[in-house]
Amino acid sequence: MNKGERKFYNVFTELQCFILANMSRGEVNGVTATHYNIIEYIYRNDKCTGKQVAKAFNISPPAISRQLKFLVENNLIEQKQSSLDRRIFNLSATDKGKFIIDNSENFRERVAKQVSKALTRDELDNLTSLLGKVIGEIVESHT
Amino acid sequence: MNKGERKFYNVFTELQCFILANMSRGEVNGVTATHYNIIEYIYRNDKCTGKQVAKAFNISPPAISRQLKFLVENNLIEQKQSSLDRRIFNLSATDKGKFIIDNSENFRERVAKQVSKALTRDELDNLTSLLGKVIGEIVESHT
DNA sequence: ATAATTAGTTAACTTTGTTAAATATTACCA
DNA sequence: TGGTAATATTTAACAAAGTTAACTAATTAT
Repeated sequence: MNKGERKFYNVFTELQCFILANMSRGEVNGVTATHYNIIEYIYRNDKCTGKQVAKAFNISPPAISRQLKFLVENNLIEQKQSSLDRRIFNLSATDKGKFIIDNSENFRERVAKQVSKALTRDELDNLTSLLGKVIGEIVESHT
Repeated sequence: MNKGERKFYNVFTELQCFILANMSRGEVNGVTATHYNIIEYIYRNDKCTGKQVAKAFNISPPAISRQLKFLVENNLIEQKQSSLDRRIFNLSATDKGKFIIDNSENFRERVAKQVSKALTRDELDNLTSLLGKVIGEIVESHT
């Protein structure tokens, strides 16, 4: 690794640690990160099925089944059996579920705001574009 | 959020997803990410104690105790009772443990290399500096 | 010398993932 | 039309890794 790579490597490690530390097993609004992500998915994909959720999160149907059970019991999502195909249960976020998602967007928006406070507008655009290139390159080489 | 912030927000989400997806519960060299991190810590902090490891990873002593047991049984680390204070066990990485860490550095180096391939030298320095500012700002506001 | 503290372990429990098997429904075809 | 195959979901049994509470052994302090 040359000097530039080494510097990036170190910064990237910091970023990675920061992200992991802030997404670890903890809960906000009485909901874990996993719960949150499932609710968000269902919110964004109204009337989706358990199968779809399992695929989206790359976890097994039984694991999703238990999570959905929890979310229904806690009034965060609703399950409604499809009349067209009674094997299928269409999922929707409840008002309570939607509120948590909407509310939590604020955190991420705050982060974006903080970032824009730390950088000039040009720097921010620059960073976004650079990260975009980086992500494109990495994701591409991993698939 | 203004337009620049929105763009950054989206890129950051991608980055977050990428990092999480590539650090999820999987194993490399027969060792999970948690095992890996503990071995690495012990490698970098030779003769450290279980207590120190627990503190470093912010998990409870019993949890560390079980992990250390596994790592010793799999010949990845060694525990040697201190002669100065027999409550204490000094930890060291075995050759096997060290090999795994050294070897895995390669992955991160490859990522750094890929990044440097996707960007010009100037862009890379630019990105590193921008990310550094960003991380500094965020970490500061969270502590 | 005895009481308090410290490092580490054991036991019991929780969460969240897994695979295998069961259930119910739908699709296909001879 | 009826029987077989496929699909969506759930249940059951298990594993990994975290937790707290209680325990042991060693050290420190009064």
